[in-house]
Amino acid sequence: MAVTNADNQELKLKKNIKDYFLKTRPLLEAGLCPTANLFSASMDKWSLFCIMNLGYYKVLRFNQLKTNIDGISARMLSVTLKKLENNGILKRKVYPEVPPRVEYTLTTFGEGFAERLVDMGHWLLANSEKLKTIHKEESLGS
Amino acid sequence: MAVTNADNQELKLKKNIKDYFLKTRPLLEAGLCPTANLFSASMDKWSLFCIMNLGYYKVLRFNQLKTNIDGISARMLSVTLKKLENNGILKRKVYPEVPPRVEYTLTTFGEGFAERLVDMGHWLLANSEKLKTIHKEESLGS
DNA sequence: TTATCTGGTTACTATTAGTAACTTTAATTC
DNA sequence: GAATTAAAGTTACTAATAGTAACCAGATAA
Repeated sequence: MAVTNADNQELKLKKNIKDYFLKTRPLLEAGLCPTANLFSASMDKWSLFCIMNLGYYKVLRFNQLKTNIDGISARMLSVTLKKLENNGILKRKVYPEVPPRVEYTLTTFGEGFAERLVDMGHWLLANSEKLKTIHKEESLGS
Repeated sequence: MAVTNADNQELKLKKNIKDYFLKTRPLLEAGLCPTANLFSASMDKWSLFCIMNLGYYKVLRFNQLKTNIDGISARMLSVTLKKLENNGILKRKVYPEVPPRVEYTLTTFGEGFAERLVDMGHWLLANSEKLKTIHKEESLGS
């Protein structure tokens, strides 16, 4: 019985998932779920926009982010930035001036994370039938 | 002035993000945000567990998923599975029997997505200072 | 004296996440 | 023949979170 490419892919995925569960199990058993937390804490839409913007512009101030990210409120931006800072994705630098000046940049980890997010975004755009359907509907007009 | 590896990485990230924004802009302008939707619709903790479980076991029934995923309620499982089905990540197969039998499997897209999620999970575990700290705290006991 | 600036916070409402009890339909047990 | 069980969900509810609109601090400029 020939072993196909697809079979190998499946086995690899299975192995990777098993490894992943083995690594995270002690944390899960301790009542923590750090990866899921980091995932879901960093992949809501506001976090994505913050990370992408900082990945592109490198340094942005609070109101620049607010202007760039269409529809975000001051509160949600504030909440999101705090969360990303707590997760080690970005750094916050305060200059003791009046009016205040605060600069946000990605950490090294945040940059690596951004790279992976963008790659994933491209992959999603290229591979999701769902997104392709929306693309097609859009290009036909309404 | 020498161009370092880090510089190249940065330029690559910048270019990738720009490409990504160019690709998604028409959708965003149309009031849709499909990638962010797909991201955030598929990366909350219950979705992650569903995808990981199906990536590992290939075929699971409703109550098997419910048993495997610690703490999930019937409603949240139901809601999550519907969302993942709508996003083309999994397939639902109903057998017209009594009591009912329903089998869930990943689509081809869902499998690819699972592969990327797991890779990302491994990367997070290996690279997040935050997660490493938690690991260390855990191993020291309380 | 009043307006302006930035980077938020506060108090509120709307939406979503989560819980516990219930439903369906047929077969099986008492 | 009445009650129990089974799987895969719903339904009606409460708790938590997302999102909105108004406000604040403290120095400077008009």
